[in-house]
Amino acid sequence: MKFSKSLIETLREDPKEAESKSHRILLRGGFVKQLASGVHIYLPLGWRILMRIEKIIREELNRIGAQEMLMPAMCPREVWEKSGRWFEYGDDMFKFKDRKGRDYCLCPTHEEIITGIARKSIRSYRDLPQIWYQIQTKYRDELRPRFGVIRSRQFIMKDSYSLDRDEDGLSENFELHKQVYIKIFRRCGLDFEIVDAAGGLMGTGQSNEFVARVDGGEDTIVACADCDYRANLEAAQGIGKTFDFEDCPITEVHTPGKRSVDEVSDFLKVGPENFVKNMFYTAPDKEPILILLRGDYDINEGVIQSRFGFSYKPADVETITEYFGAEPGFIGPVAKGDIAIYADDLLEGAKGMITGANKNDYHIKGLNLERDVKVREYLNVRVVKQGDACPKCRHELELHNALELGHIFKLGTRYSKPLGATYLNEKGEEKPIIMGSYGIGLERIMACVCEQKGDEHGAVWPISIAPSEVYIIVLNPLDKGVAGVAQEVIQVLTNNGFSVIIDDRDFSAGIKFNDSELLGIPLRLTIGPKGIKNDSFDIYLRGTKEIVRVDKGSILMKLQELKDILYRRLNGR
RNA sequence: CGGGGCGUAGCGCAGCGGUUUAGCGCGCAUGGUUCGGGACCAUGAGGUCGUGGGUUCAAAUCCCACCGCCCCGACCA
Repeated sequence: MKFSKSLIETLREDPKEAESKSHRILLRGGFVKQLASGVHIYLPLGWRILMRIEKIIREELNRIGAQEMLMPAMCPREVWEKSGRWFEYGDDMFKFKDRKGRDYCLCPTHEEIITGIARKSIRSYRDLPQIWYQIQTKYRDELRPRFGVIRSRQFIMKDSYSLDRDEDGLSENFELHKQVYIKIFRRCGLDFEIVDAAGGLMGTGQSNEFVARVDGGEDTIVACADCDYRANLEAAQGIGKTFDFEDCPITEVHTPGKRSVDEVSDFLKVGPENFVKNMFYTAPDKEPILILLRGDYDINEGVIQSRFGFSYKPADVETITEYFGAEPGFIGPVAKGDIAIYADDLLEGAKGMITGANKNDYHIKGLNLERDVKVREYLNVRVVKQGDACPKCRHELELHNALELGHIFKLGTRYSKPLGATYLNEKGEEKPIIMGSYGIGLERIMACVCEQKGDEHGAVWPISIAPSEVYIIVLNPLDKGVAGVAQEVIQVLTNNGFSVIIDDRDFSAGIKFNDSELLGIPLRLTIGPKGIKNDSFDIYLRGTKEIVRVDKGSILMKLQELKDILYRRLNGR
């Protein structure tokens, strides 16, 4: 591939919209271009990377007998209504009408469609197990796309689905996918780890996330400083400290205009751990619930939604005022036994607490949960914070920024039951198919490599996914002698299976060297008058910045050797 | 949706207390000199100043509305 004839556009300056490292590298190297917020064009070089990632994924999945197929990106509403996700997904789903006025969506994922196929095609236990997958574009109308391709509204995902007759089969397929994912990410040259995760909208069974610790991530993971406990923030369980405040009768305190825990805590000179926060959630057609949480913690809405339902949202000001006779900031649980009250388990047995008085501009002191509040149930609804103790070993937990690369879920019967995907077992009984779903974001692999391997000069692609293996700089390409040698060497390399980018542009050397760094091709060969004269050619390794000198006759052998070494480095980790 | 920032040539930016040819650097085109880490000279092409409305003799510049993009937050398989 000749640079001079290709759609490769490197940018000399950082595009102003790019803040994160991966975004900057991908834009500057001309790998991607932004069309709209969260919508990207994959230019030839970026697309080559994605195609190579696809190939690795295919190879590994085919190896475990997964069958590739392609499902449509658009889907009628009814399919999504049966699972309840037409509403659960809400505005995150792109929805539109066809000319007849029928509702459609652009699929954010494909559990419903897969389950529909299973329903029609799987009859007997003899048809199971199955693994089906596709590599296809997904659409999600994210509230805030960011970090370039990392959180975008249209992205390419490999999604696979396992169908089994029982939990054991599911566990096997789940484990199989875990192993396959490890291989895939290793082959792509990534450093990653596996953490416990919350299923969220997908379902509530076991789920694991594959994450990479990078600054430009949108995920937070919790890791124990001492043992192997790893979880993402939504799933993490931490052990919080408990405090023993003095038990005393309830008294009112005047707290004019002080609503938030911070404000009241400042005003009364009492730490936030002495407060009980009141979070009121409502859902259409369901009873409202009041969640009590200690003042020094945040609520984990994922728990609310998975425990009580996705339709639960924080109540608005009017609703709160109506139920409590006070404005948000002053509401409290006392004498509110008619409302369903749930409390975070850190509050069990808490006394001497401060909370709202259900009277504007007043709080109460001396709240004793056991004595004063009808708590229906204590549960862990708080988000872990730095310094909480590890649930496994009690050492300190740390929070890290991370990027989610893949996610594997045990769905169980979450979709097969509502959509009626069943099979007949040996006894002729009708049973729901036990399902799993497994996703990988392709662009995220590409972006993550930039985050982890890229440097101040640009991208550093692992040889396995690089848009090309060798970058050939031809210096003084209009010189007949140079052009001749270049032609000869290129011929030899391409005949021997190398993919090369030939920088044949009639530019000064610096531009070409700098572009070669920016594009991050793992091996670089320089062909110029000097090298030809001395029969000494430079081969440069982008990753390690080593330079190897060889004579013309050894170029092919040396490059083959270096290529092997680079592949071995990738696999031998 | 809340807070902040930005929209002027392909890219990065200046001009913005009103004045008629809207600039600079890079890139692009042509010719020439160069040629192992972002060369030089000359000539040239390229602009609905985000959109709409208003104020004014006169608007990139002042006012209003809208749109788009980025960042922080809320949210997020």
